[in-house]
Amino acid sequence: MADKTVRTRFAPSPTGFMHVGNLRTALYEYLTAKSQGGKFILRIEDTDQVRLVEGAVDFIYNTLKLAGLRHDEGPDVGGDYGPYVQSERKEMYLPYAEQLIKEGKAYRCFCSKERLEKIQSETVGGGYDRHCRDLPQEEIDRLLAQGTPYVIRQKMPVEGSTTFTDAVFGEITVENSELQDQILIKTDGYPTYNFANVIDDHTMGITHVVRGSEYLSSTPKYNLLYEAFGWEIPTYIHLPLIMGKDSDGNISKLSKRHGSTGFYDLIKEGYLPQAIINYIALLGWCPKDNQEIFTLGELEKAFSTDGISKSPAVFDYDKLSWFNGEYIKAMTPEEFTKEAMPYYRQVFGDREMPFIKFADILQKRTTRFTEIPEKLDFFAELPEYGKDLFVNKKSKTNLENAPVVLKEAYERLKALPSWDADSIHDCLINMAKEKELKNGTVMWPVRIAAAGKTVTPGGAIEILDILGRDESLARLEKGLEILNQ
RNA sequence: GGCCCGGUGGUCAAGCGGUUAAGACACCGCCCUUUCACGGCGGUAACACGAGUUCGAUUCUCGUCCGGGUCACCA
Repeated sequence: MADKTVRTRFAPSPTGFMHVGNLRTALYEYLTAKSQGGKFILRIEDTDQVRLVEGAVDFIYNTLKLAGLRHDEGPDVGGDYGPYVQSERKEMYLPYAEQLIKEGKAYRCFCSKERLEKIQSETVGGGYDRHCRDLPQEEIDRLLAQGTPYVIRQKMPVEGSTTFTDAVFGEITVENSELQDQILIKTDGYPTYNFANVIDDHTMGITHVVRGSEYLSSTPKYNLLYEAFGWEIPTYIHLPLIMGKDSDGNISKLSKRHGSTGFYDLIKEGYLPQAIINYIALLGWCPKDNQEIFTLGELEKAFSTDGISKSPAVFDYDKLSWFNGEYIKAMTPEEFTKEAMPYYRQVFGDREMPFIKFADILQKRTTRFTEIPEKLDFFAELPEYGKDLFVNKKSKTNLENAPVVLKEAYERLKALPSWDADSIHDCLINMAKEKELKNGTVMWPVRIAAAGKTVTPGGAIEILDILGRDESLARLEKGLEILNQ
């Protein structure tokens, strides 16, 4: 094949919501281009003026930026194939449609919405009856003179079939009789999605059309349009759908009832953009060597169309969480602290804490940032607790030895000249050794008194260190009090 | 319902005529250990079904079943 720059496009509608399915499509479009040294283009498809949402375009920019998918051309960055917003290209489409009318490949349809609705309700699974397909010219002129509103429809072949090859699904054939005389231009003068799509993709030099497999059965319609104009048909790469599982175990196309399915929803739930990207990259695509953790750059190198799967994939929050945990563990303490700060503020407000020390105890055990507040709450305030927490079989701690051990530990800690992790560690470990106790027998009661709960991030030493001398000793005294009740 | 596509453990998936049918997540067990984690080791678990083709089918063909998609002046 001749050397031709690969060009792909992401063409979202500005609805103010970015579904992970759309994001994955964008990712694969980006990767298809970048893996072959091509260009990734952003085009805004706003032909549906009714559903326009304010600020939705900025939302798209922000999403792509967060995801790291930098586009080479688009409304904000420009390019040689602009404009990149369909509403600004409005004037382009009608001439193409009229050209088709002249060539007898399309026609004006004056049917009212009422009539069409009537046909639809009366015929079983049928569509438009092609009523206006062969109107006499005088009739057309008369209706036009009256100013009757009309749409422009494409004449579909009545016989035969259309076949095309998809890069992942292979050869697909559809009978032409299945195809409707689709509308190209709406009454309001705007093109339909299908029409604008073809015109834009061609005039923007898109070489690879990457989209969800829900377009598989309508692709012949697109191709008939390309053929009507005599344009080269692009390479099609249809992607398997992303599915969700509901509480009853039923599987269907991923939607809001499956939980958070928007990119921003997931971020709000404490997932990192890179982790989301990494996970969805593997939802429907598999690298040759089965690598799991990928940076975007690595994906650009490893991606190839033949690794795309045909069967739908169920979105699994557990696996996403695992990826997120891996990314969290790989962060530097500084990066982690920066990312976790909003969650720290939820617990501590403006209070200053040794935040950097939290990274040490938190990174290994956090899979989502939203888990942080509940993990740290005891630092802010000692919870109410009963003496039963001091009993732990594995640590050989019980109500008899706990008060004795805690008292001894308290005295030794109180006498410590300096309060830092090493000193606390040596103090407690030495005590265990001298008293011939298991480390756990000493650590358990101390940690319980310090935290007031059985499960904590970090052990007794880290907690005492973070709490500081005064607060630590106060909590140990409180623990002795509870034990003596 | 017509048409299109799909069907390997619970989930993501490798496989592309001959394999003890990988790996990851989840789950279970053990080890490590200062609770919980992390980490290490091990385990349970799959080719939807039925016919062909073939010396030999998870792999190829057909049928059945199941699942999904699509049939708009939405994108």
